[in-house]
Order: sequence, then structure tokens, then C-alpha cells
Amino acid sequence: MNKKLICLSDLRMRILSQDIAPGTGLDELSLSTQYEISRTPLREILHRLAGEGYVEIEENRGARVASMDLPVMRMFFQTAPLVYSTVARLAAENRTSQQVDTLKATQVSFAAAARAAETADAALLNHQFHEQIGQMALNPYLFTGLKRMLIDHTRLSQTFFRPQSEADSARIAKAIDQHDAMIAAIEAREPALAIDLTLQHWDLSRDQLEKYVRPDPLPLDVISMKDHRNAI
Amino acid sequence: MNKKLICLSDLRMRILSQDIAPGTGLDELSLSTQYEISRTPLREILHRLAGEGYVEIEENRGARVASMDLPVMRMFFQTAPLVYSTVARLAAENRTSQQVDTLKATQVSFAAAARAAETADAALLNHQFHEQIGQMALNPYLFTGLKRMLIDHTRLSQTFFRPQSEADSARIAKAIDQHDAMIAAIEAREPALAIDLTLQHWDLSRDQLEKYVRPDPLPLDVISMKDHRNAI
DNA sequence: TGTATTCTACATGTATACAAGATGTGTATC
DNA sequence: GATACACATCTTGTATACATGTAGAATACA
Repeated sequence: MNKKLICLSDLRMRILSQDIAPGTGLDELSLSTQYEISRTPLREILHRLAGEGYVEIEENRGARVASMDLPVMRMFFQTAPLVYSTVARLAAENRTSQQVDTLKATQVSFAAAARAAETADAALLNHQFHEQIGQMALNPYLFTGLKRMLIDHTRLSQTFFRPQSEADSARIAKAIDQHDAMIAAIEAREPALAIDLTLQHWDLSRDQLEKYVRPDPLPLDVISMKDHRNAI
Repeated sequence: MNKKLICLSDLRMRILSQDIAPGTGLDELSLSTQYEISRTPLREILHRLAGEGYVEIEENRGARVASMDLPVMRMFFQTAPLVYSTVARLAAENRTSQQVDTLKATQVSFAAAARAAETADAALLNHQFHEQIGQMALNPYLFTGLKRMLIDHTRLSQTFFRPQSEADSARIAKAIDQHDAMIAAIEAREPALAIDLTLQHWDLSRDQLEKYVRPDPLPLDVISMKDHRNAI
């Protein structure tokens, strides 16, 4: 694999995993030295990432990682069920058996990473899973929207695959099962079922996402926290 | 305006108006000399157009104008009502008064061009009209899909604005009226009405589009045609 | 001390020379 | 005569030098 493609996919990955935070400026010179390519191909990569919605480019002022502001987040939660379920429906209608095999392989990797609490890998493989369903839909108009949606979804879902309680682990196990059910529905060419399962899957992650956007407030009673943590 | 932006918007226009046909290869050298810029910025333009869905780039094999193959056309007709109406609904909910003013201005230009049968201008201004509604929706996920949809829609609709009969002229007049009604619904913040009008607007153009995709068969009776045309 | 203006340094934008890959043609061999 | 391989040519990809524009710092003036 050549350096240019490595750079492209690595930047995608770092943005999705929030290793590079939304709004971060991307310096052409340092990135080009970092990936050992010259500025010309790097700039083309940045333009491509801009086209895909990963970064935003401003004339004479460089590239920034796409921000996630409040109005957009509102639209994200409002639009996700529609896009996801419509894509799932089309995937069930149009999938090829080869695509189903690919999806199953991704699911195996995803389940392993998710169960092992390999947070970044799990989130990325989850991303890949849903993107592959998007490819099955064979609908370029919805697919581009879906891909943009998945960028934000994956960035928001970093906490989802980092279990910190029994309940979290249970949610992850449930998500894995839902993926399996979705594969079955798509393979069986059952659009209605695929839609239904997708909406359930969305409901599961939505609560967790909203928690990330609006986390629990810090405890007002600082003394009690001190008691618990430092055991004075 | 600098040469780079001229090149970018001119290529967009030429692709939309089918001045450059789908599938046409785009030679970097000839384009760069044509627009009096060097290959470096031209390549960035091509990458950008690829991101927007106007062209497709293949590694080491250059850029081609995005093709319009049959499976995609199927999806176009299947998806258009959903995307257009959802966007219209969100536009009615989220529009600012400034955006309404811009839309009205575009509509004035569009109506003039359409009535004067300035085909290319009318199609392009129609494109702009619907893209502006997309901007009002404030939904990046649907907006990218809409923009891709409009690329194909505008390319298909070249015949729509080239009236060849009284019926054609009547359709154009009706389309202009529908635009006005849509503006009113959006301005009045009436999402349900905006959806309804948008679906009517779609129905109007759909028949014409299908005619372009599947034109009337050539007359089997060559003799009769000869009689009528050459008046022997 | 605060503000405005200019200058400097750095980042982005462009052109050109060079490298590498792809395609088509010609020749040689079976 | 056909097929395969090699070579030539053309197109795309990359590196680098140079130009242009932006932002920040320093200085001068109020």
C-alpha cells in the first residue's frame, strides 16, 4: 500500500476516533512530513476529505476537521432514523450474496473487538459495518448522506464501546446481537424486518449518544465525592 | 473572480448542461491550458468535483464526467420524492427571511429565462432554486444527497425547458407557478403545504424526465413521415 | 496605556520540472 | 497470420521552488 492511501485512511481513522478533535486546524507542512509525502498529494487528500465531509477547507486559511455544532447535532438526531431505515430497506432489496459475506466478515471482527472492549477498533468496525450496508443499498443519493451521518455518529459513539458498568457491557452485547439480526434480515431479503431492526438499533445507541452530548452533571456535593474517592 | 473559481463553476455548468456528456474523459493538460491555470490547481478542482459527484476519478486513469447508468436512474426516480419533500419540509421550518429573499430573486431570474425559452439558463437557474431550498433545510446529511440528485435531475431536464409544443409551454408556466407557491409555503412556515407542493412539482417534471430517458419510438412507417416532412 | 499601522514570518496557492504508470503500436516468433 | 512481448509515447502522479496572502508582533502615535 502506498503512502498516499495510508495517509488518507489514517486521517479518516484519526478523525473518526477523535484522535484529532473537531475544529482542529490541519497544517499541510507538518502532515506532509509526518506521512512522508510532499504537499501536493497531501493537499489533494485534504480536498478529497473535504468532499467526504471529514474536513472543511477555507480559501487561504487551510483545512480544519469538520466541527460538530449544535444545529447540526439536532439535525443528526432528527434525520438518522429516516436515512438509516431507508438504507436498510434498500440493502435488503438489492444486496448481492457476496456483499452479505463481506458484511458477515466485518461483523465477526466487530464482535471480537467490541467484546474485548477495544474501543477505537470497535467503533471503527461498527462504522465499516454500517457503511457496507449503505453500499448494498445501491443508492448514491442516500449513501453520501449516510456516510456523512456515520462520520458524526462514529465520533459521538466513542463512549459507547468503552464499557464502565455492567449495563454498558449489556448494551454492547445487545448491539452485537442486533447486527446479527440485521444481517439475517438483509440476507433473507426482508425489507420490513430490516427497517424494524434498524430502528431498534438506532434507539439503543441514541440514548448513549445523547448522554455523550449532554453528560450527567457533575455532583453538586463535592464533600461526598471526596469521601468516596479518597476514602478519608 | 479568479481563474480557478471560474474554472470550477464553468465545469459544473458544462456538466449540468450536458455540454460535456456523461462518461467523457477530462484531460488535465487540455483543461489547464483552456482555463489558463496550471495542472496543480486544476487537479484540485477535479478532486473537488469528484467529492461533489460531478466527476469520477480513477487512480492513474484520470477523471470522467459522472455517468448516468440504469441502476442509478432507477434509484433516482425512487428516492427523489422522499428527499425533495423532506428537504422542503425542513426548509419551511428553518428558513431565515434573508434566505427567502434570495430565493425570490432566483425565482425572478428563473421565470424570465424559462419564459424566454433560454433552455440552458432556465435549467441552471432551476437547479439553483432547488439548491437554495436545500440550504434552508440546514441539514448537511440530506443536503449532500439533494445536491447529487440535482446534478442528475438538471442533466436529465435539459429537454424540459426547450418547449416544442403548446403543451410544453404550458408545463413550463405551471412549473413557474409551482415555484411561486413553494416560496409562499416556505415563507409562511407551512411544512405540510411545502411537502405537498413539492410532490406536485416532482410529478410534473417526472413525466417529462421519463420521456427523456425513454423517448417516443421512431415511426415505423417511414413513407408516411416522408410524405409529411418533404411534401412530395 | 491603548490603539492603529506596518513589517515580518509563516501558511497556503501556483507553476514547472521530473518520475512513474498506462496504452497503443510495431516487430519478432511460433 | 496470429499472438505475445517490448518499446515508444502520452497521461497522470509527485516533488520542489516560487508567489501570494494572512496573522501576529513590534513600534509609533494618540
